[in-house]
Amino acid sequence: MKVTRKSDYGLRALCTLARQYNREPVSIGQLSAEHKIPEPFLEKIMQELREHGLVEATHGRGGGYLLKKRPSHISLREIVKALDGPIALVTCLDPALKCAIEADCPTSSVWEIINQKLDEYLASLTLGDVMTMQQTERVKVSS
Amino acid sequence: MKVTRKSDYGLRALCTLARQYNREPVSIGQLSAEHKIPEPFLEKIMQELREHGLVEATHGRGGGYLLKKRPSHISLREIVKALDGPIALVTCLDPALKCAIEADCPTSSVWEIINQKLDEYLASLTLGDVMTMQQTERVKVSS
DNA sequence: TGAACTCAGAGTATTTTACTCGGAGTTTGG
DNA sequence: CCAAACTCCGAGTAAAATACTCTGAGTTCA
Repeated sequence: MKVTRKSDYGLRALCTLARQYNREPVSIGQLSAEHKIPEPFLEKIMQELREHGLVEATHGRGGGYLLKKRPSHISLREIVKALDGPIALVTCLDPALKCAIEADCPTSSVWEIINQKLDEYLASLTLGDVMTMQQTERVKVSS
Repeated sequence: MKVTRKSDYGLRALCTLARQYNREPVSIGQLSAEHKIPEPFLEKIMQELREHGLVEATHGRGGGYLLKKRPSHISLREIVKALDGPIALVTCLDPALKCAIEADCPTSSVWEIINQKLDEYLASLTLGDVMTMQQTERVKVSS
């Protein structure tokens, strides 16, 4: 019942890109330094995010990554799905359709429902929301 | 973002025990046969469920497991927590308190909120609910 | 041209999950 | 009272997923 580090790291990096939205591209080096993420690992992560159309990269000197959409148009669901694959709480649900273990599986219905709830909830939260949460958190701490 | 097989298997077994509530104890052999779960593995699972007070065992010939509480008093949260440990979507949340990576972590708030939502939702569903879902599912299929 | 970037694919290390094994203790029917 | 049918407990192993690394190549720009 865990989100992988990939999603965790990925979200952190995307937060920085959200802050820099409509500004200069941000390089892997900068991102990994800011969030203390191993560089080559983050490189992979950013590549996957690009392949899924969440960010775009500019090559060469001065290059780096930029968000491809507005922060409020990028849902956590997209991010997690891009990095961890489709959300499937139980292995049985993954190739979808029918349970491979039991014909009349007593549990598939519940897992399915929970899975859907989670999916919906992740879809309802955006990078924009994450940013504002961080803001209010900061206010709370400093006050 | 997965529930382990332990929780999956465990829930299946508990369904059988719920059906047999207030009847004869059910042995590992029966349970593993019904749900096609490897016997020694299920044994471990049942032990953990017992240690967490969800089932009780009677020893010796004719022995086996019984639910310790009414099905409607056993939440999915308890079950998953017993078998997969406390629900912590992100590793950072596990030892709780502060993020080990960043002081001013931009993402901890969201994960925490999602985590809590999931936790609440699992707490709201009981073994009893699972049983009735299975019933209605069966009706749907046969009609 | 070379420094600062990303790209792509293969490879490795670590951790977690899934599962096994062996021996000991308990209960009950014959 | 003994053997069969159970659970208990602790340690151990196999397989799969995760978390990373490495290398060499292509791109852009000062």
